Amino acid sequence: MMENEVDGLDKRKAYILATVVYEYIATGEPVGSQALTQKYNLGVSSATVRNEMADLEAGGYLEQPHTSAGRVPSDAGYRTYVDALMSPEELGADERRRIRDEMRDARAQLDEIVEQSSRLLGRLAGNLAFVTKPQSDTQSFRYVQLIWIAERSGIAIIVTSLGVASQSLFELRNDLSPDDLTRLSNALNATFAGRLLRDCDDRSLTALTKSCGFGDDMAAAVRAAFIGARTQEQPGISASGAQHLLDQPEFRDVRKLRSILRILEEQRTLYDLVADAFDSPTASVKIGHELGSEELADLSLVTVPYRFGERAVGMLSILGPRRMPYARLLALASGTAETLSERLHDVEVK
Amino acid sequence: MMENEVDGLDKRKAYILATVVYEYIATGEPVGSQALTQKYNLGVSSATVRNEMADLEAGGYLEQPHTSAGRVPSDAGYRTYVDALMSPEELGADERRRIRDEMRDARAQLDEIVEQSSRLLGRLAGNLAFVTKPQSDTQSFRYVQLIWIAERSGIAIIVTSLGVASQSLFELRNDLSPDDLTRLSNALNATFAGRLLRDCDDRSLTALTKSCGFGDDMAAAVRAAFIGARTQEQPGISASGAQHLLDQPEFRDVRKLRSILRILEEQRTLYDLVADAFDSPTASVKIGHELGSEELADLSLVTVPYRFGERAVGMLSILGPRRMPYARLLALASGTAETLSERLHDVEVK
DNA sequence: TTTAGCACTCCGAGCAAGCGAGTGCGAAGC
DNA sequence: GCTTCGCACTCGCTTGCTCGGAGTGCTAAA
Repeated sequence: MMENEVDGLDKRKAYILATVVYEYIATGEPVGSQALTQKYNLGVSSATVRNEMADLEAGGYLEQPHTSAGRVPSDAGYRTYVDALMSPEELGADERRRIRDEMRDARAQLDEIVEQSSRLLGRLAGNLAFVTKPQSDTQSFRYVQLIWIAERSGIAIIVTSLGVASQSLFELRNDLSPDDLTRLSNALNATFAGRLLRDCDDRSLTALTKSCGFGDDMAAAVRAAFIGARTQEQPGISASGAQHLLDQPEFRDVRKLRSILRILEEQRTLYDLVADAFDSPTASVKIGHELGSEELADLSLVTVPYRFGERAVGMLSILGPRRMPYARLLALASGTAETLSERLHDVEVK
Repeated sequence: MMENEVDGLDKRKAYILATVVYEYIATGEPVGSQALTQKYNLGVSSATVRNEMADLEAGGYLEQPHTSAGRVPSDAGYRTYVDALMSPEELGADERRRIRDEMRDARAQLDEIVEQSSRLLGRLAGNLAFVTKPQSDTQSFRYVQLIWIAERSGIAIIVTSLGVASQSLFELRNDLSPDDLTRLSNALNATFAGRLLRDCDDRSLTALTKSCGFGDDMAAAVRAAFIGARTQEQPGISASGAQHLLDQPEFRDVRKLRSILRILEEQRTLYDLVADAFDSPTASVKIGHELGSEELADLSLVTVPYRFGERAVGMLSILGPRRMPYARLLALASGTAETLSERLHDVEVK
């Protein structure tokens, strides 16, 4: 848990910082030097701890709510703790099994599986959890079926690797037969099946449609269908566990709660929070002001990607008070992500 | 606003009750006899009002939080107010227009329209609003397309009148050709198109499939596809506006809030709240204990159906403190329901 | 450099007093 | 006979106060 020098802190300072953060996470009370020496065997007296704490405060790792109160970690303090001081946690075998069992309850439908994982994670983590649905443009195209409704109208149905059927109605200028549509469907399937949805670009779609002898209107309909499948520009988000936030003493203040509820409903904002974590292949933690909003300044966010095959397609996140058990939540999120990734194969259209 | 006798109350008692409820809804403070006579021109003195209030309390219409506090309406008081005393409200032309305009922002996709209407209603009503998605079994069946994937597997896609495509994968015991599937699709469409989904019963589906020369496995796949479309046994619910509840003084107490957030996440409970309103063709109001749960005892629920064609297919609801402006919220819910009903035609598969 | 001792600060719980709003009731008034 | 006035009483809420506890920082000694 400790090297000789961490982030410019000597061994003892680092240990004291770790202990303060640990204790504060556990109790939620500002931690004072005496309490610390009594509860943990630090090998030095409270006066020494006091001096060290004063240094840590000067270095920006700790803060004092007011004179004559104990110390509380600052963003930087948490950051150092998360990056260098805490001991990572692993889930036990029985916990893994429990997660797997509960995930099995969901039917093999994409939405249900995602929702189930957000519910599960929210409950296990005792915090607000949310899960982005798989990004549609990272999915691959499986089938399109153009269905004849009337001489000049039809429905296009697109099936992707995760079975998400998107549908769009279209109207044409010229009469067509059901056979025409079948022919075009087959041609599209032959050419594009297996490609990533984002690689089914407008130009190739148009070219293929025309080469089958259809006009601009049909080409536009085909493009629209693919755009509809691809352009759910920001994936849906399933959130769960907001009620747990009420248990946290930091939410006595109702205004904070309101910010959170508002954000929950604006999926846009919620999505922005995790959006940049998309680029990182591993877990990421954002602490306090790192979330980029004063409203969220005393919250932290743990984000873990889940995969479909090799590709990261979505994110599981936990939003909670800065004072959250980071190691534990990272373990829970990773465990859930893993199980979610596995279950995605149950809905895969092969 | 007033007959001579209302619910066993003489004219003056009824008027005083109405005024108390009105004032309490406006201020949230227990209302006393003096305050009432000062603010409203009752034509009698506070002492008389006091006597009347004592009677109303004895009759169960009012309650006293404690001696030396003003009166507060009881469930029965609100009930009488809603049923007989309040003057119904209508939306102004400009408000209607605003609602219509905002609903236009949503794309012509069922889910988006429903979500938009819950967002809109939540914002306008300043309370938690939720909207059930159209019950699938009241929708009519439009098209089924069985898509060939491999010799022994395929996808069945069902399109209903509101365009909700449900899809299900199937596996068969015997090889089939794409043409076989098209033939069966056409047969199913010819027979069932236009029927209510709930009238596409297992027996007729099986019979038709077999009469086309397919085996038990194919019949089972067809049944499963229709069941999947029909059996979303409890429709999804889109909720919005929880943060407004925080503005209400009655939610200072955090426990109440927790109950609500919990209920919000358990769609089951939320659905149960409006389920019996489904039978009523008009607006319904549930007050306090009428919601059937101690947790919700100081809330009220306004529910209004929306239609697709002639048929009521879903509900818009507003959940808020018992102390809610009933007439206004009923008007808002009705107005939104109307606009939602109109917009449903934009997604209709004709 | 660490520790012991000490004066000082500040928060928050607990208590008492005073205020204000409201009630109920008996007696007087229309 | 209903309505009103006057009055004593109740009760919760706010304000101000005290006091204890926890914690700090500083100084001097080990």
